[in-house]
Amino acid sequence: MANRCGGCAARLRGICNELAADQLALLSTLGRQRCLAAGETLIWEGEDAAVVANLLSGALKLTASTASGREQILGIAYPSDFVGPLYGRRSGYSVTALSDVEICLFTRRDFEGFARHHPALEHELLKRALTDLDRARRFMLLLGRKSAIERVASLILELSERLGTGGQLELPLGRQQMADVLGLTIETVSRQLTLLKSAGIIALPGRRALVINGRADLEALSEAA
Amino acid sequence: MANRCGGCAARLRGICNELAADQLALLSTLGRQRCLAAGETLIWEGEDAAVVANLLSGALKLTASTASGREQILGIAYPSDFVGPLYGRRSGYSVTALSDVEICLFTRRDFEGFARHHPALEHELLKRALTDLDRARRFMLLLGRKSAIERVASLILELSERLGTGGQLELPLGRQQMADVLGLTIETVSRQLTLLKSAGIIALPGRRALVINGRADLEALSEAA
DNA sequence: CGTATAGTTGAGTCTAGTCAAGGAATGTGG
DNA sequence: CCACATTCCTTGACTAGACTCAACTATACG
Repeated sequence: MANRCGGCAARLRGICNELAADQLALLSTLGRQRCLAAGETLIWEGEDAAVVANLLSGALKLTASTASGREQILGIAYPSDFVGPLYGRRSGYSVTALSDVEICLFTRRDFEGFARHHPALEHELLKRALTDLDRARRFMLLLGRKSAIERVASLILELSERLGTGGQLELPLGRQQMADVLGLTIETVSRQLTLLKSAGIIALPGRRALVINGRADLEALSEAA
Repeated sequence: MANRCGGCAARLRGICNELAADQLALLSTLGRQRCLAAGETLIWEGEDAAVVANLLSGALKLTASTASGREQILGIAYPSDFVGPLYGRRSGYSVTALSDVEICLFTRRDFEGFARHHPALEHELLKRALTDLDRARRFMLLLGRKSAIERVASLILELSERLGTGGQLELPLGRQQMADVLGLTIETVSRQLTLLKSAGIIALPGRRALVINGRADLEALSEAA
């Protein structure tokens, strides 16, 4: 079991990266790999979640809803990201698979016990929490103060950055999910994309494909008045 | 210098709570107390901040602005809260005093060096980062999906909770700042407060005073998920 | 090829923003 | 203590941007 993590896709970028071989072997006895189908929910909003996980492949969404059913996507997890409510807090959001995903699953109890005695791991978790917090706060500016066109332009740029595939994007989100990220409706997202396409700033060669032609224009739009 | 933190207002609730006496003595040689006048800015958005701080008294706001000058308050720091960009990140937001404040100031370099070798401190920082992240994400639901009246009702309830003074609130925020927290305009905030007052749900005995008469109504209006 | 799902477009409405004016509270100097 | 200025807050009239409802089109899939 010692080298069960050897071939793990997230090994080098994930939280386990900082662990020494013997510590990693111990952690690997606590976790187990699992798959989720697209749409399956791992953790429910408001529930006392018993598990945490490391994402190996695919993408997860973190969502919260109002009583009247309006949904807001609070964040998207990509491979090597860690999800789940550590240290005794109930989850304020649901975690749901956007695509088919593989995860490395731990019980919250086991993982917390392990982390508590491995400072290198907690240090890594802290860095990640701070990064996530930064990202969440930047998004608050978007949700509180940006217009529809600014939001859509910002999202395209952020996706481009996080997917790391340059100007050719394979969108991990459908239109409704883009709307749920941006705090807009599906119709508004569609209209703004059409505007950007008409202006020649982007191309939409397929339902889930997007090409950036005018990055400078997008950057200007993402911050304009 | 060993007991310089002995009389510190934030000692028991702050990050230093978990430190043993000798470690605390060491940390105290790195930090120094300072005061800020209301309106003074400690850290600027986009700047490579060299300092981090622990808030001892008063309140700080974390803000970001769009290119066109619209401001969004990303969070409010209360006594014993920790602020500042740890681990090599530029600050994505400004930190400004809402009232006169006292802080315990560290250079980022000193503090990071110390924390790196004191797991108990990093553990505490991690717990705080996770709490802040939760709060930021809950706020994203408000900013993305709630109506003006829902936002104002939610804010009143949250202030009531965090100030811990029951139904009698001494508001730490002016109307413009409430608007900047909620992603609204000052006029809209004023109108919603007037509506709540007319409905008898709240009273506004003074500019900075607010009394909750119908908490259940507020909760219904805030549509807590 | 037909159906189901996802996305686009259009018309009309409504909420919150904008612009403008007027009041109420706070502070200052005479 | 009062006139005055300043700042903060409220209210009103109008506008604009995003939402709603509805129809239509494109794409994926058996």
